Amino acid sequence: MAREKIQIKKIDNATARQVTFSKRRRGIFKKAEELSVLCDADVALIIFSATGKLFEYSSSSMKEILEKHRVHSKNLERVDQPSVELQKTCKFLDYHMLLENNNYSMLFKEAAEKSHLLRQMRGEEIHGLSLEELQKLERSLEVGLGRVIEKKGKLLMEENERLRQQVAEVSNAYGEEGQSSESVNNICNSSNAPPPESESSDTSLKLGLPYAG
Amino acid sequence: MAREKIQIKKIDNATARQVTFSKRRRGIFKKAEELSVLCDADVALIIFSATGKLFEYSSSSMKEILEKHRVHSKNLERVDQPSVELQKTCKFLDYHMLLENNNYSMLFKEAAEKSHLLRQMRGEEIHGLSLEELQKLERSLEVGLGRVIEKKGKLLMEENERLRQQVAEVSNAYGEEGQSSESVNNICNSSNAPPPESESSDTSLKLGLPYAG
DNA sequence: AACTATTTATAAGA
DNA sequence: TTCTTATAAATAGTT
Repeated sequence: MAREKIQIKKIDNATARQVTFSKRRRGIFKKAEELSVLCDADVALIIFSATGKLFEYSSSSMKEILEKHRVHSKNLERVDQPSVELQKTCKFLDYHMLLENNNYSMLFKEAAEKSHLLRQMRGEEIHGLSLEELQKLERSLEVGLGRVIEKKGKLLMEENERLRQQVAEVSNAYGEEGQSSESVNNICNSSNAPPPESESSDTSLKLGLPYAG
Repeated sequence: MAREKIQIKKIDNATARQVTFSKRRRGIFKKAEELSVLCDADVALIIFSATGKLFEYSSSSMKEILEKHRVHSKNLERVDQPSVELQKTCKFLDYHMLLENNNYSMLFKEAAEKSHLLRQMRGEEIHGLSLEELQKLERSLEVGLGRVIEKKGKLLMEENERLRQQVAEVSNAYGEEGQSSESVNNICNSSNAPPPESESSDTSLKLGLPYAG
């Protein structure tokens, strides 16, 4: 918005991109602050630069805003990245927040909403959904399905590996020297188990209707 | 930034405040989008209006951005206060014990279990599952996905139908007698909307890995 | 929802 | 980086 009009697409020149990032970051932070003050709104703005650096603004407590957001949009559940234990702790803490607000009805609503979401994922309560909501649901199901299939693949691979070793052991136990144990290994290496990663990435493809967007 | 300069303080008039909120909300959303595109940044913007309504923008997955933010914040927190998390957990556990004998705990357990199931359907908590359990989950996901896709197809068909009628009406309104409305119908019947049922039954195929059973 | 007079944001250059 | 400045964009008040 200055000397020349620019196209809104990624700025090629890295230096120029960094400069623009700084300027516009300040600009949007100011806008966020103004919006919150003028209109008495609660605003949280989180920006990760291309290099992973975090910048954030919040009109009040970031933590509280994010918690409110989480409660509002149950559709977006947390991703687990850290250990299972840490995740469990966080889950507890999340519920703790709910309980600390001492609001029975909120917990009740949460449980009801979760049931509703579960039924939606089973395709059972999707009557009133918009096209966009259906798309999201579909995508979510595809992702979940892909992960499950991938996991199944890994499990089978592991099981196969165990069986192979058993076969090899049994064969060796019967004393058929070099020849038979080798053939066992050959069979394993040649006929089994395509790489699970590449396959699993194929699993979430092409599940939509042809006229879908 | 217009007819007059304004002071950045809460707008008294409720109507004016609401109007400004709408305008500036659109403005800042646009800014957020532009920043993310121009500078390859990841942006999340959460706005609660004074009336508690939620508006949000995120350049990619809101869930992922918030998770990334959580991890970032946690790292910062750790430096300052290593044992805060543990304290919170203990506090929660005490609290939970107190609640064990009333309805809260039942609701809590129900909500927690539902959350667990939801995450499983998203493929996020499937670590300890047996092959058989994974199969069940996969089947459930396929069924749900099939239903969602079928519903989407129906929705699109209906929308198509509405649009066709609109086109026909508009064409008629312009007085091009038999010919034009017929051509509209022809276009619709020939080029649109393959039967949704047959498509949807196609969708649950081909989801397994080659080595899956 | 539009319109516009102004203010603001900012792209390019220094 | 920071400042400058011409110009694009946003928007406050009006219709």
